[in-house]
Amino acid sequence: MPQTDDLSEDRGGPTVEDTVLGDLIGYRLKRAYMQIQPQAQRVLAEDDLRVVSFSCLSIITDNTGIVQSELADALQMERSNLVVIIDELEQRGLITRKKVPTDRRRYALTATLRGRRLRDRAAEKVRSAEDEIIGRLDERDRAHLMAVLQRLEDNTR
Amino acid sequence: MPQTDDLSEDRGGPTVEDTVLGDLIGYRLKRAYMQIQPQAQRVLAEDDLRVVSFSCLSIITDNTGIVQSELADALQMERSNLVVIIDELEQRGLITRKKVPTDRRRYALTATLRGRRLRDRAAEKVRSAEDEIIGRLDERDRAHLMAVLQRLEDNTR
DNA sequence: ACAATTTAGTTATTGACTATAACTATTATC
DNA sequence: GATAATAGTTATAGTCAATAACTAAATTGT
Repeated sequence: MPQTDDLSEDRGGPTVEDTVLGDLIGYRLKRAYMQIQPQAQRVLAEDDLRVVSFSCLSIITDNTGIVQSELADALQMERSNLVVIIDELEQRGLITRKKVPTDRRRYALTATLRGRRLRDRAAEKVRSAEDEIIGRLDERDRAHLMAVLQRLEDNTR
Repeated sequence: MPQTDDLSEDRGGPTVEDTVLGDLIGYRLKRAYMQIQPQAQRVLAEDDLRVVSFSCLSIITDNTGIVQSELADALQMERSNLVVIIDELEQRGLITRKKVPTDRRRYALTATLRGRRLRDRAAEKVRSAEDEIIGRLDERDRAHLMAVLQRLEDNTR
């Protein structure tokens, strides 16, 4: 009678050789991201948010009166791609958009009370979802990871 | 006379507030990845490789005779999307595709000498490109990062 | 002060990538 | 030997990021 379960294997396939990819930071980053991102996506979808709209809502909440190009800059995205997202957040009553009197090209973005509440609730859910994945990382490893990632990001600018 | 330069600011914009996003691992992973990926893309493009075709070539080089579904599995992609990539690698003479006699549904993939050489050269270039970005990370931090990312990935399976 | 340039927001479009479904040929299962 | 499952393929649809072109408004240069 064969062992009914857990004869190694079966977690991640029959171990493919890899002498190169696994040592590349880009590859490791992408793989780790691909595990986490779908979970964030899933919990945000419960509130009809995409990752990008949640990010926008979050930055707007933290920066009352920010204008679209600053927001695009902060999130490293094209301002043209921002428009529809802002449109939707506004239509859902999560943010307001009003012309800046001193520069009428610009729109000051502000999160509504509903928007702020949704942001806080959604943020909590994303954090929980992440915590489940990183469960076995202790606080030191987590902090170290975040610091190193931040430095990676900064090194290019 | 005002200081002519470097009154802080100017690196990454006028510091936008952020009480949430920056503490999320998914966000940090994505940002770090977005710094590194374009560099890899750039150096690989010099050899007419995309990141995904380089990844395929690399795994095939390390696993002579691997079949397409195993490769798709290893790279966590759909086997349908693999076809055109394999087609191109084959047409460029970087790999060969031949029916396995014992199971004629399958194709055994093998890197040619040219393919292996290109893989090695490209890998070296990607590594160098990454090294420039992570320059200021010492070896301990780098090793720690890789280990933690690996664990993140494994925690979900 | 006014012409030329730049900036903010917008619209439309494109290319790249991912996921899905449907199909054929072959193998495995009952 | 019929039925189901698997490998590879094709076609297609949805998502996303990048680009160009445009309008309105502000800034700059002379």
